Amino acid sequence: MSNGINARDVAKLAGVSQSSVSRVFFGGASVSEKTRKKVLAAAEELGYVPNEFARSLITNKTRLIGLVMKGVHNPFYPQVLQEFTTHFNELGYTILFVHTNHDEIQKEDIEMLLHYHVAGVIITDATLSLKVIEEFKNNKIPVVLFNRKVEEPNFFSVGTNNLEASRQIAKFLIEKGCKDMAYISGARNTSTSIEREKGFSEMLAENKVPYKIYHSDYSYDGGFKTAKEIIQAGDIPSAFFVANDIMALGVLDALREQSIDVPAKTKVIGFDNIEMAAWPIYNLTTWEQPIAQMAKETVSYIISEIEEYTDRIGNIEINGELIERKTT
Amino acid sequence: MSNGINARDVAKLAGVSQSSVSRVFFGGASVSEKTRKKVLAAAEELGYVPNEFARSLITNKTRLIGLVMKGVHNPFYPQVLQEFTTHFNELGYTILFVHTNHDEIQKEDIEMLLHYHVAGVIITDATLSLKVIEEFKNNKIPVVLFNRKVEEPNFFSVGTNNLEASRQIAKFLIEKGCKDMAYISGARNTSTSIEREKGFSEMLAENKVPYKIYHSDYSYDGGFKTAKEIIQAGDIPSAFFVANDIMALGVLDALREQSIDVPAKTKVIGFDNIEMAAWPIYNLTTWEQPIAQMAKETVSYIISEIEEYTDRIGNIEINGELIERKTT
DNA sequence: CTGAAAGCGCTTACAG
DNA sequence: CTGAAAGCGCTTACAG
Repeated sequence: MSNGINARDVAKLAGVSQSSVSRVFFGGASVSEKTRKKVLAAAEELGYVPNEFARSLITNKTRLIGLVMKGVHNPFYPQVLQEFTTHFNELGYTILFVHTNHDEIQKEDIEMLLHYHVAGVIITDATLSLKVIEEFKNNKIPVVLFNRKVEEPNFFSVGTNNLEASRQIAKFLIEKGCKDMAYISGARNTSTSIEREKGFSEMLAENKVPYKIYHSDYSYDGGFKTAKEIIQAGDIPSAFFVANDIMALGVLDALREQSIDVPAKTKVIGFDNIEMAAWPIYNLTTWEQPIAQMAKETVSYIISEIEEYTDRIGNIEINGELIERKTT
Repeated sequence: MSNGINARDVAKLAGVSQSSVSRVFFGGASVSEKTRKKVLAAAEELGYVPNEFARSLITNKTRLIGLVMKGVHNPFYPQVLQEFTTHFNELGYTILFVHTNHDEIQKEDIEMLLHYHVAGVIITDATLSLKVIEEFKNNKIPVVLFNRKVEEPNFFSVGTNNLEASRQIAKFLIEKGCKDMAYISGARNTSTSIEREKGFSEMLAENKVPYKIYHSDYSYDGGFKTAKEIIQAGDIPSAFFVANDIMALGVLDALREQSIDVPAKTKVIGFDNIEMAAWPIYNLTTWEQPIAQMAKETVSYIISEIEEYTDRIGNIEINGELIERKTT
């Protein structure tokens, strides 16, 4: 395949052995300049491309990275995907993409990653069943949980410092003079939402500021609906901390629909700093999540574990920062 | 690898030949029920997974599909990705994901797809250089251009019927009583924007309705800026047809900023029907692009060409429909 | 239905 | 630096 031409054909045309062709293309071996030139010329003429499968069969290594993403509605989806693809391509790796709808990845979801002997795996916005973790560990495949973590991790995760971020958000609102607040949560079983709630409510409690918790789902519709219910109940606080931006936009639209002035009557702050947050109609104050930096840490962990598998576990948290706009 | 265990190990434990193990896992061959059971039991015990690389080396086939996407800003990005991933996974194929920034895919961009002998390739929102087309054809790899087409195609493309859609949009606006109109284009070199402009302006010309063309870039900021310039020039038409939804949202926000009432003072219609178009703050009238159906056609072409390569070329266009909301 | 053997296209000791 | 040869883990005629 690939023109049907292989290293032997190139060798014949170049007048060298097949081993020499292999040495030219694999690298690391010493080949005379003369041989190299002959081989390259012959390869060019025939349109030779080394067979990656034969290669992997021998070296027992692949240059494939499994990327498992959950949920199209994650506002970072495109950016995260782009970051990983770009980084890994530069390093000579290719992305095997898997989409899942499960909160906890099941074995079936990633069976193909095992089939293809991926060199590493990144999982975004979902957790892993113990069975799957074992599977990866048995095969010495490094795994990173991206933007998610678990209580007692036996693997490596990369995220942002949600606890500290939401404490600072609370502090910022207190300093703005807000006397009572609401937290609108994301999907309840996610570590991100839980941590943001924790940091926010702790800081508020420390400062004796009353607050209420409302549960929603990280979607625009969820934010809109939750805010509307709050408004209709006549329960409008002096500030909302909404667990992510896309919900915050829903909250803003619900407030606008009811002609409640932001930031005069109530304030809104989101989390993520998605593109839309900067749109003039929204101008949302929010907390920027350092996606690029998070991706970089993820890539460097995977690469170092590919080079030498140490099964290092832990949780890296990158700090983000407050982006102040017009809703506070 | 993969536990380091291979078909020979399974054979030994099961007390059969390695060929029998292979027959059980490859399928299509006849194996006695007794042998099958012994093999399966042994495989389960050892945690055996067939090596996909050895397999591909022999069969000269892979179950890999290359998906090349351009531009994170395509509003369909997540949905398209999800559709393809889901469909192909069900069929036993895995997605090799490539991200590019080039309008015309270059050989370097897809070299890895050739390395991995992908069974098929889908390219969204970009075109192909002749050199790349040749490369795929030489290797008998079916390719689909998704949401893009070229004048004289020598390959297969799937899209929506932009010409007819934009004619109907024009007709709809004429019937609404609009006396002069504006078309705000997307990126100028894209077939989608060119076709939408063509259908729209042809229908308008046929009905002797005056119109102006403004060039933009398919982005929110582009739509916002272009609309603002039009407003400041005092050139407000009775209707805008904006080449995609994300730009149309920018146009709406620019109009809102200048307190120009939609749909009373001017009307706006987009193209795509992205999620945000339905948000209450926008309520954008638009043309729904039948993404799911387009994806289905793409998958079925690829699969049929994998089964039997015929190098069939052509352009499939799926019809969408008008979604009337509050901006017209 | 089953086993022994050839061979897919490579990499990599080994010997020179 | 270079070539001949072994072998990676499979599939697949071939013979029985």
